Amino acid sequence: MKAATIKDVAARARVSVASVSRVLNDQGVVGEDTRRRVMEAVDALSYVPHSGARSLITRKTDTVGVILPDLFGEFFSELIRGMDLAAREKRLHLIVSSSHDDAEEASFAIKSMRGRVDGLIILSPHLDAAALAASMPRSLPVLLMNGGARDVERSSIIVDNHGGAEAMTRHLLDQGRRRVAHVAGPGGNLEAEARRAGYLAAMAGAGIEPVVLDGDFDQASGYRAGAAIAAMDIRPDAVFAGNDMMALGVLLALQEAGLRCPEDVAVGGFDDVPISSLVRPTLTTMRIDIAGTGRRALERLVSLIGDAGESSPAHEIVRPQLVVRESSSSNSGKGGAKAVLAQGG
Amino acid sequence: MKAATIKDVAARARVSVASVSRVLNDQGVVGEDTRRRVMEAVDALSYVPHSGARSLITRKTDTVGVILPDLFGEFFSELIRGMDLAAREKRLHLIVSSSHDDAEEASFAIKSMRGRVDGLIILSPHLDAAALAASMPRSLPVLLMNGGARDVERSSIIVDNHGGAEAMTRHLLDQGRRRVAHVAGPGGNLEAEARRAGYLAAMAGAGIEPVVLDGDFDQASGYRAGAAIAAMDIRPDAVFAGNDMMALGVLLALQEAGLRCPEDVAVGGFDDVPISSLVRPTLTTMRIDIAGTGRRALERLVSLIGDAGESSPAHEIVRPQLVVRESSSSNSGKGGAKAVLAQGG
DNA sequence: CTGTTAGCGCTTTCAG
DNA sequence: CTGAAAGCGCTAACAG
Repeated sequence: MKAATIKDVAARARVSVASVSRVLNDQGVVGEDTRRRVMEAVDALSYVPHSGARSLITRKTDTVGVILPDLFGEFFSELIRGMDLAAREKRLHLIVSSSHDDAEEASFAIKSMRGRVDGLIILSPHLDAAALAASMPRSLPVLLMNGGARDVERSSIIVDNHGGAEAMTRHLLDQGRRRVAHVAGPGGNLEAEARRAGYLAAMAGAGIEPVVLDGDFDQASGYRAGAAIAAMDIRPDAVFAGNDMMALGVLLALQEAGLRCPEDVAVGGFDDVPISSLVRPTLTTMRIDIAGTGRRALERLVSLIGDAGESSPAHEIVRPQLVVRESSSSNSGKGGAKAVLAQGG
Repeated sequence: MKAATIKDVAARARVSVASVSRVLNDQGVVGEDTRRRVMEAVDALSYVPHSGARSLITRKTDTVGVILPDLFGEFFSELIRGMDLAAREKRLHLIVSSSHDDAEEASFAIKSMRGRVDGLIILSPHLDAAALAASMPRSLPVLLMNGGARDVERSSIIVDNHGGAEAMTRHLLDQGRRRVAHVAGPGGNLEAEARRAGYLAAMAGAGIEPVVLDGDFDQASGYRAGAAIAAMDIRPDAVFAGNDMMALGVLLALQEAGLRCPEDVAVGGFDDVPISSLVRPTLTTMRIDIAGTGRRALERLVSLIGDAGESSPAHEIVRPQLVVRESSSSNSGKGGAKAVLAQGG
């Protein structure tokens, strides 16, 4: 027993399918009697319109796709949450697709979205703009959140990773720290590279020799880096981790090694994921309003879909904001903790 | 300039649309020459089949929908991650829809999925089974992850919340704690209620007066409860929070109040979200393999979709497992921390 | 105000 | 081996 179609409804209501369609989308004018009969039939059959069929002719799916590199960790879930919130307000569906590390997989995913979505938000920090552009029909509205999208013929929202990293590094230096180490994100990741470059620039500006350890944005790699740092002959007195999850790992490793933070080693992260204000010491970081950025991305995509054709692509820049918490502040007393809790809780 | 259709390809290749279709799905037999011509046309036009149109006739969308109450916190993001992983392996798309607190919204969301998905995973701890059943055509495969779905005519995966809560409460009692308080989840949430009931059962079993504080599964409510507990005349010496996020809040509030955990107050949570092994003290909890459960849910849905008709609905039960960490262990020394780190990092 | 009639882009008999 | 034609369920002119 299959689901009822518009024909079944029409038959039962003894009207034409056109009338049913009209009632359901209240379009045109419909007689009082017709309308009633249709409604009766609709819920007698508990009819629900087939959105696939509808979108074939209306040429809209009321769905947007999100292509993510990964779904791990708080960053992406916050981002999706923001998008979902905005999507819900606009009565749009969200189709998510993740784990696209390489260009090949990503462009396959993009292709397979054709006919399913009205537009795409693409987040692929590993991909260069050229590879992306290749796999996308010009007709599909796309919003890029790709570190390297600055100069591409597509609208984008990009985080000022370089500037943020510089700011964090300078903050650490301003606290009187000299040997500021950096735990870098994965090679080939444009965001990671921008952050590393920002760090290097700030260190160069201060005339201090940089120290870079490898990481991959995961907590475990931060832990390893932290352990390595704790064991160094000339131990750094501050660490700027490429993101909060790694900063967390550093924090734990330091603690394990019997080092105090911030007294012995100050630590700074990047992103301001929710957990950052829930650990002790609370984590100094460069705040990105992650959910807000996700929401914004969806809203911009919607307007791209709206003016179907050609307003020239706009590139929006999100500037992360320094949030000083216990892990880097000289006077990390009770007050600091209180302030953070008020915000985190 | 619109995207190319199968007709355009056929025209350019000078064959019929039927042949194009055959080549693309390699079905039937196609002449070598035809195949080549089609392929050429396909990538000359960079043609991508319109999946919406295809699914109209094949009656499958290769997409599954996920209805969630919320997207906040680590629990749901882990769950989605697991589903996404499984979906990707099976080359399925995932369409997520959240923020369905009330039955009305949820059933609207369910309806609007018709024609978009081949099946649905529904997670709605607020909804009773009856309301759900009403809004679902029998023909749509559905997997319920709903605390109250035990007896409904649909397949389900449910967590043994009652048993888990009992186990945790008993664990706390076994540590020699007597005044074990419970921070409950939101009223009307079936999972929350089962956990509360499990707690009450265990306390009754031990012949100890229960103490229940209100919460809503958010970290902030845990914080408030923790503060309240710290201020009690006869202060509890253990707290079982209804989930990890609230347990975290309790931990922070206790710490704020100058109380030590576990020495003064032991704390236990529920879920084992990733963060639980990253806070200090590390959090004792009832572990659910969240991502694994999500994956399992998707896989079961797929098999439901597979045997289109009627294998009778199966109800799978996930039994949470006690994970003892620092927040409740009597000897919370260096060793404990190490063990946890090895696992968390 | 309502019904008839084309399709949307694709797959799939059924003939050739 | 290939093409013509009939729809999948729905909407949108266009007549009545």
